[in-house]
Amino acid sequence: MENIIKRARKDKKVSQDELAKLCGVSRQTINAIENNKYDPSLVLAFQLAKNLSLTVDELFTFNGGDK
Amino acid sequence: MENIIKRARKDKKVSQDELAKLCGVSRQTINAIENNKYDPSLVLAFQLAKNLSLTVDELFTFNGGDK
DNA sequence: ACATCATGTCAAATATGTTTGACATTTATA
DNA sequence: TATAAATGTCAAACATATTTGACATGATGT
Repeated sequence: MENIIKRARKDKKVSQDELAKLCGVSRQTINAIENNKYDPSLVLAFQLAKNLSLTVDELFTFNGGDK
Repeated sequence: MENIIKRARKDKKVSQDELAKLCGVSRQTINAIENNKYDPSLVLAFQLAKNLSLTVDELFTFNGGDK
């Protein structure tokens, strides 16, 4: 699973901390997801998409396989 | 978080068990998600969408709030 | 009535996602 | 160069998702 959160976030000129607050999660969570430590929950994926003005399908790309 | 899995699955005429196998999860997982016991992981959401010929954004609707 | 398939549900175990607090490093900017 | 802001990372605790095995119910067809 890939995501373009870092790019979309920088386009919007918000910090990880600001995006975290907008999504109601911790800064570490945003950081971990941007650096592919793990995938967000579905709810968080929707909140990220919403706060970055994108759809979930635009923000994430699922590479058929398993990860 | 709402989903139209049950409807989309019936349109495709597949059982919970068949959909579960297509997605690589257990039948109970499909059943629980259809009945809103919990939300799927992001990966599973993408697999469900793929196997039901829909996008994640079509299959799930996020109601702003938290759930 | 019987057999079969599909669905709903439970509990316990395991896996994955998230939080908090802390500290190091890098990147700005005064 | 010094200081603050932003990012990367770790460990331990906690929350949520998923599995397995089991059993009950509902629907279908024979």
